[in-house]
Amino acid sequence: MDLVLLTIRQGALHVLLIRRGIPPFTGQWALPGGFVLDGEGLDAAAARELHEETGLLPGHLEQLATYGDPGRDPRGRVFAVAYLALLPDLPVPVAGSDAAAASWQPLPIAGLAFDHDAILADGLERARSKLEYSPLATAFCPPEFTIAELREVYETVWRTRLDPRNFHRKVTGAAGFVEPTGETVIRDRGRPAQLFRRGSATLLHPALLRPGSSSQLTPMVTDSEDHVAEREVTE
Amino acid sequence: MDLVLLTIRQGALHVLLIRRGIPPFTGQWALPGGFVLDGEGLDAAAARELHEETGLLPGHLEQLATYGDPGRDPRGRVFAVAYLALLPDLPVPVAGSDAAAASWQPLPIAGLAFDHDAILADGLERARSKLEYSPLATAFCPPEFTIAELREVYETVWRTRLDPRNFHRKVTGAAGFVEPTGETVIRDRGRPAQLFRRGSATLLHPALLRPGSSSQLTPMVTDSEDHVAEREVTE
DNA sequence: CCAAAAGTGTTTGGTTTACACCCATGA
DNA sequence: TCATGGGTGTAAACCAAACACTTTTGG
Repeated sequence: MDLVLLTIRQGALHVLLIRRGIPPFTGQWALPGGFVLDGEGLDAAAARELHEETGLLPGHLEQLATYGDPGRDPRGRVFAVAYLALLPDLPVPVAGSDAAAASWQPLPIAGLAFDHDAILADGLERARSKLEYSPLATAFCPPEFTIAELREVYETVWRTRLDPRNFHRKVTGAAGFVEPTGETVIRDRGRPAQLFRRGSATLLHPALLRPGSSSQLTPMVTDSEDHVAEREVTE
Repeated sequence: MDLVLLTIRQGALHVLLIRRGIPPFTGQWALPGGFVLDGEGLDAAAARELHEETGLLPGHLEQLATYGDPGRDPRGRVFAVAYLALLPDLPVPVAGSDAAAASWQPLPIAGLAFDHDAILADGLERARSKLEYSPLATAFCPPEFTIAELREVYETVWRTRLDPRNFHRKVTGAAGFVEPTGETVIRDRGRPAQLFRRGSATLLHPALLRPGSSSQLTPMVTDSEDHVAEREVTE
């Protein structure tokens, strides 16, 4: 059982890694993991491991895939069921119980033990694509958040820039994605932002698609900000 | 290792099942499966099992999920990695090597051994959703096929009726989905249809979405065929 | 000629993008 | 007041559903 635990800290995607204290791959970074106990289901085992490593209850936890190629573990044939979890930023990195050290590492990262580079890559791609058609991005956020904070999640995970104005409309327009709390906050300078919490939807409609996945014609103007009046709006 | 092998026969979706010859669940239907051999990867084991059961090479084969809830096997804790394959209609159902009997069963079906009802349901849902954004429907077709035959695949898997005219345009308009062979055939009565083969795309763009997933307003007219002139086209 | 299936064209309406523009606050 | 971020309005382009209509065969 291996866990891909992702969070966003300081505007960058991080993954929880442990430094191995025993062979093989002693001293190398690896995904946290453990074993399934007697009488425990796979999902339950993943949730327990997650709690042991981070002290958190799973906001979102899903099975990723199972890895069992010969040679992935030098000790012999070992199968690993990988799980993916998306977590809000944590107060403390918390060290695992049995690991030499545990810490959040910014992505991209490579050189992990076993086939964990590949597992991490699969987890990342799964997270990226799930943001498109599920309201999962809220799992990275605290219980109450602003639209700009939610947009930062998308921009960080997709490594893209999104138009704040269109993003706002799409998110608030997708039924059940977010619900306003009625309160506002000032995060930085500027006009106060409304606070939202997760809605009840499990699927987004319409979906938010990653830019670049569509076949676009070249736009006439390539600037990224309003700067010149292109046209007078007569109203 | 369990296999969800789907095909379309006589306009209905079928799954390959074996009748168990040994306990537990003797005499009940179950998904075909087997064990991973030494030095064999998971994907390779699934491909080998598929070949043993059907004599076919995998057109499309992908890992579905891993099942390991306690109690799924009365003999004790057993983990099963499930694979999903979509196959063209086969000449012979072919009996498995070690199974008492193997045969294609039309869906829906229930009462399978172990947790195979749930595995089959997961496989079906995966197949349904993959038809939306991948050109996988062609895996159900022979090497050359007509657009109407491809549409039948979608209609069968989605249990929906699709507009033949819009479907034709969407399929031939999605880059790399299908390529015309240049030949035509007459399948039934009516105008001859062009033959196509799979294209090189791995992702559909734009995607074909299942009807009903979107939030639709009530249409003004509920008839299914052209029958009355609604409006004169002045041109 | 008629029925039936294949395939094209058109209209309508929703979605996306690219912006202009207004709003509310701290400095 | 100005800079800054929050949020709404709008037009062009694109996409999808509904359906009229043409083409090409068999009976």
